[in-house]
Amino acid sequence: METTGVHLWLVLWKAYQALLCHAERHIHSLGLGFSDFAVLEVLLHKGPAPVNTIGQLVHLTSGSITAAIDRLERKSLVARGADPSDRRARVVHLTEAGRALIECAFRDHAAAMEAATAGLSAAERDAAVALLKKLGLSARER
Amino acid sequence: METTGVHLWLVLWKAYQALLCHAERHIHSLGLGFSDFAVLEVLLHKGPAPVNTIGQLVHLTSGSITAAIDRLERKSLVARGADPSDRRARVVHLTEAGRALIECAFRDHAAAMEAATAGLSAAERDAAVALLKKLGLSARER
DNA sequence: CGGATTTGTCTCCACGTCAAGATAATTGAT
DNA sequence: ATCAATTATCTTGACGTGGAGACAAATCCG
Repeated sequence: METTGVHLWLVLWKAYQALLCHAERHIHSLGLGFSDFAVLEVLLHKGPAPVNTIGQLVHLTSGSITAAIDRLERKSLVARGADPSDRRARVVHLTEAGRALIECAFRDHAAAMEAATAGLSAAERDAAVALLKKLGLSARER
Repeated sequence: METTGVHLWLVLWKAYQALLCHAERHIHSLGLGFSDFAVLEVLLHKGPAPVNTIGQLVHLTSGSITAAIDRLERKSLVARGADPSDRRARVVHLTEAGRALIECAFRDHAAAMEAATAGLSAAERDAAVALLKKLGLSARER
């Protein structure tokens, strides 16, 4: 079954789109964009962090991450604070409302992803994860 | 190895990003956007088609596909013609320049994707394709 | 110490995208 | 035959994103 690189790429792209569609639909129903959700998720699991650190984690440029934090701050889901050790830096942290929202949203999100990936057995998932990790890492190296 | 749905989703996302990065870098070096490349690729492999048919194939809404065709037409890579059987429809076809560009670009693109996926053996690719197809299809069904 | 470089953030602008609505042509139903 | 619904495309307005550049603070080095 001569699988070409493009073919693999195409299939990967389609699978990604299919799952993304699930994720986005769910996230949109909360009045959030995909990036904003990712930012909140980072803050939930890694704790408060300076603006650009978050930007790197969720793959946003400085301009984009500023806009994202602005949106979230306008909705009172996060707040910017001063960094005692670096007066340039602005440390972003979740507000009470933000924490409540993302905790709930992440639980739902996990459930949605569970359902979306239910087409694969446990063993198949493990195999897929192993292959995708290998593929992702090797691609990133070049 | 209890692989959760979110975990699989995350790994898939990263692998996708890694390959996308390769693809985009290459495509950008031709002065094209990702969508524009996809449009040209469809025209090359499926032949002339009406605007919205192309839009569906590359997952663009009517507004986006119009803008994409406008861009490509401005660069004289495609041209809009009349559909003899339906006066509403505008049939898009490649120009000589467009055909030359996409034929060359697609060859390069295939090579780039080949290199990007070289981390996996032939057998691993086959396995990955099978799993991703299954995952993509089952996710799409829900 | 003092000047050059780096780092962190923000502003401004251009671009691609989408959703909703407008227009025109086609198809379907009575 | 005619009116309604559908189809194909385009337009408009809003939004998210990236890139370039501005500015201040921190760091490095002679």
